[in-house]
Amino acid sequence: MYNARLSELFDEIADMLSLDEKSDRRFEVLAYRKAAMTIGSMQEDIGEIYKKEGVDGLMRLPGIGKGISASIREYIETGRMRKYDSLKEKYPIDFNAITRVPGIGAKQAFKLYKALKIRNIEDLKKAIAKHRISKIAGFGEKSENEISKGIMQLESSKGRMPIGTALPEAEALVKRLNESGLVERAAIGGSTRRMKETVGDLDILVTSSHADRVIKFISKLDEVQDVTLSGPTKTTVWLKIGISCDIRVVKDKSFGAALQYFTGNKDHNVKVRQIAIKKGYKLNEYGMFDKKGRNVSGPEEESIYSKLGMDIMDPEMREDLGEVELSIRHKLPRIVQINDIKGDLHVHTDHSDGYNSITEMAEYAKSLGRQYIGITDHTKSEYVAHGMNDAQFRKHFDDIDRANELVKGIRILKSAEIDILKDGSLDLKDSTLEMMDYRLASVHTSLAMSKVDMTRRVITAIESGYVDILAHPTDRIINTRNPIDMDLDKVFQSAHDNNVVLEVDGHPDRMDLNDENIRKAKEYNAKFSISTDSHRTTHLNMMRYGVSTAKRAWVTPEIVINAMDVGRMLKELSG
DNA sequence: GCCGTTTTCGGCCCGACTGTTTTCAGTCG
Repeated sequence: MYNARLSELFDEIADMLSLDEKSDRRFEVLAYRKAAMTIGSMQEDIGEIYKKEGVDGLMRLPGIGKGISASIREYIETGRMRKYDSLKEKYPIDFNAITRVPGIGAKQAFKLYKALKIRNIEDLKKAIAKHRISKIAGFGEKSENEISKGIMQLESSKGRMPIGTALPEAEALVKRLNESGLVERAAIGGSTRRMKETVGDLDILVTSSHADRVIKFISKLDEVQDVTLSGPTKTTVWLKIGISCDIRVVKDKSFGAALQYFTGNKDHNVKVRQIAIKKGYKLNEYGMFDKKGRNVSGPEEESIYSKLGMDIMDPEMREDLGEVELSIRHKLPRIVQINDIKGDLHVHTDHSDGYNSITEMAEYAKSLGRQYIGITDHTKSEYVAHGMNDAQFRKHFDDIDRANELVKGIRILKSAEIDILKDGSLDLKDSTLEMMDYRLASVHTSLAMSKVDMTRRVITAIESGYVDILAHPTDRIINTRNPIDMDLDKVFQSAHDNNVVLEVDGHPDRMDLNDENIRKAKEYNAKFSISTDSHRTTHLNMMRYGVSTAKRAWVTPEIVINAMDVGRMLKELSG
């Protein structure tokens, strides 16, 4: 896997080029930054792309042209990159680590090196201990303190936070702001609003005519551990849960422009702003202004897009993956919405490792407007999860029959989360499998198999004729466990050939398939089941994470089986 | 260095905040 390393190399090249005093190379710097971003955020291995499609394949990636693709090729072929090596001779600094400290960029890092030979975080810490930073020209007492604090925060944070933790925290902050009586509107922006599976920080937008009081109010919130910076319209705070939060205050008439500005990723925003320029406008977070400086946008986000002749798209789509162009041509797809979801096909109960009973899960699902749920308790190989054997499942199905009698207005379906064993066989007898309305299967054990073996294992299960849904196909746990090594192209092809649906497990620890893999599966005409993998009633609310993940991959409702009525859904599964 | 409804040269988004300046560069998103 070359992505992480190459992304770091290009970021460092950008850092080092920005130090060139003889010529202005800021656009070159920008180009390397963009390439680093592209490669760093890809999940597909760039080495594989090069192996399959050569330099042409590399040049199809956004921000990668002739020069950078040649450097990638050189690095993959030889393990070295001359451009990087020669720059590094001049600047022997660990820019990647040092510039991660808030307030230190390439230039400050170079100053630290020139003055005190600081090359890495360890050197920096030693210099702070001896109070030597504040003596350097361009630094002072305050910056030394800030750097010291920044290093501590860096070391205590666990990197990007899963959306399942970040979103509820952001929602709680918005609620507090709304209850403060100081704001007109408060909204979540940034990657949290785009529902990225992990977020680096929180962005919150507030409209108020008392910005100063809002900023002060925020600094005193229980959730806030420390104020990083604070100006008249913007503040950054470090939250106790271990993530930074930017809060921006604008006037209410700027709400739409500001929300638009703080939602799209960088590339999306740059493109929209370029369109504005072409049409003779200037777009910023305060509004869209014509040549005479008049604000031509309304108070809502939609007015920005409509004024530019574009259709507004859901936040999940605003990542410059073609949505801008389609929006101009009024050809945006109608992607799946939470209200399209009619059932949940991955639900555990206290019959295996869940917390609530069948009827409790059904009642709760009904209260959320679901028309059906599938009970998918574990099978016997999952003994830590109290998996059931064939005899126990037969009794379990009687219990489901009784629950269907008890709870009216929702259909409870018989299923199981069947273990795919090491050889690809399933963990229950065929006769038991035939008693189910549908069958969900997944890999839980022996995760360290070779790619060839794992691919064969999963495909064997898919071809058994007894699998309807492949649950959390890659088996990864965010920030904890890597995806299993498996040839996804082959698995997706086999799933399509055998009418097996792929799950989008919306549990925020899993998000599996993720957005990028869903996009890939769509190329194989996959169908999807968006589910919660619930283990207690309240987990059934996590459907929004799965739906947003599907939205990020532009999934339309026609290919989501649980957006169908129960009859049509079951028919679809039986092929 | 990249890119193209401004197509192979000439642009490349835009603004806030901070610290140490002595009028603004550096950093960040």
